[in-house]
Amino acid sequence: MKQVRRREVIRTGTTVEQMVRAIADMIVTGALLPGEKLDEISLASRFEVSRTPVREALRELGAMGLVGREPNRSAVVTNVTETHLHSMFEAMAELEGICARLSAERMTVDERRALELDHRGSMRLVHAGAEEDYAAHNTEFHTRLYRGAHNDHVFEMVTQTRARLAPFRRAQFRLPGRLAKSYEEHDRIVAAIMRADAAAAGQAAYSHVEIVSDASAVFATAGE
Amino acid sequence: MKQVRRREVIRTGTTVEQMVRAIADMIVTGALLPGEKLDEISLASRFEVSRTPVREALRELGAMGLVGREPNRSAVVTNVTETHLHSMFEAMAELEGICARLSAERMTVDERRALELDHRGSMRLVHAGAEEDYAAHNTEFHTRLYRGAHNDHVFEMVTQTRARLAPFRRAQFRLPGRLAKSYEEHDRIVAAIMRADAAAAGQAAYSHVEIVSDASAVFATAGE
DNA sequence: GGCATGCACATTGCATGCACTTTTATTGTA
DNA sequence: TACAATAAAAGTGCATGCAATGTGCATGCC
Repeated sequence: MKQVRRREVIRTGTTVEQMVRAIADMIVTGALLPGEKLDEISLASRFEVSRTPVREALRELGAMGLVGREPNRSAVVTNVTETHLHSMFEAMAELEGICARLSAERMTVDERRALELDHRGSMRLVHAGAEEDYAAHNTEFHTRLYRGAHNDHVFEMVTQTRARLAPFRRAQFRLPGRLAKSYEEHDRIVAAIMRADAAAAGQAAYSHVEIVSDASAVFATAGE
Repeated sequence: MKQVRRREVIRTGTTVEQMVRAIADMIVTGALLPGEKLDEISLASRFEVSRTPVREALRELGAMGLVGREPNRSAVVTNVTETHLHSMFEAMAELEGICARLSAERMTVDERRALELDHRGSMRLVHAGAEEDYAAHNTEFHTRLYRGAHNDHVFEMVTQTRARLAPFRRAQFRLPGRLAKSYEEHDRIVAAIMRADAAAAGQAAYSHVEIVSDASAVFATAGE
């Protein structure tokens, strides 16, 4: 096959970029589980490309921390130790705290309004017990905080950390009562941001993540 | 040439790992300047390998943020905008603050002792005006703080951020009086850590970086 | 039966080659 | 001379192939 196929249904960017997105997505959504082996040949045939772009994608995923690589062995979906997992949650709490604190100081009027509106709208989902929808709202909510900090590098770090944690916090909203609790916590964060109380916002965001961390820990170890 | 050479004087790891280290080092030490183009062919012949490992190395450096890449163009040593540079310094200050705060809480007795000893030893370098040696000590000092936090993920983030900032803070200790000021600031951090005053340690470390940031900004823009 | 040894197979690491894209040099035209 | 069109050169993107490293199973020895 001498390079016939070329650009099928696929969307945008080079082959490698597409693969990085696709594989990262599979890891983050749980289609690929921590510990799973990713051999180049299977991936190559699965995506209908040669091993070269696969290798580059895996290298990038390795740098992102989503897969582990060592010489002459297959890449493996990262399976962090419990202490490392804890360190990531702790770091996440710190980062969220920073974002909330900076958001309280720096968000534009529009950003504040959008945050509050979106937050209020989510109450409906809590009452309906719409776990899926609330999870989507939750992602959006936090992304607003990250952007609101108006710091590109912090945004990068927090986004990457979130991606790496995603596989371990999937079932988070299935815990009974978690939805309502999450809403309350969001509420404290939003209130603090609206009154530009940086310290309170940071504190509220920090403990929000701490709590999520506890809830997820159950699943992390149970999943083994 | 059918794969004859193989493993010369070079040290350890796969070809790609060696190249990543080598190129990262050149960027961080300033042998390669921000904005400089890195074409695969030149690098390949320079390191006496084929383009394949070069490409993988560049991809990894791209993920680390040390080089920029876009499809069908050469990799470029990252040249951050002034606002992005500012965001990195700000993030660095936050991270250093976190590390110092956690260090104050978590450092072992040995770590505290080593930190203080090393710090006191550096006074000699200040008096001698030994910029090079003080710079080395400074790196060591900060690394101790990062480790002392006992959080792997924070360590990763702060290490990576420092690497990305390195090209822009090179000449930092050449500014008159900077050595003595740096020592004073370190002193405040160490003192707070020794008395386990987390808040003070965090605060001291935060403003230490802030100040370094101002000093470097001059060079960042002057280098254009 | 348990354990070391060796061989076939699976899989990664890197080199090479061709297609495609971007950049630079060149030529023709107003 | 200025500028557009176009050809040549340079460089990236990916496929393919071979060497080298690892892995699992069979075989033989204790």
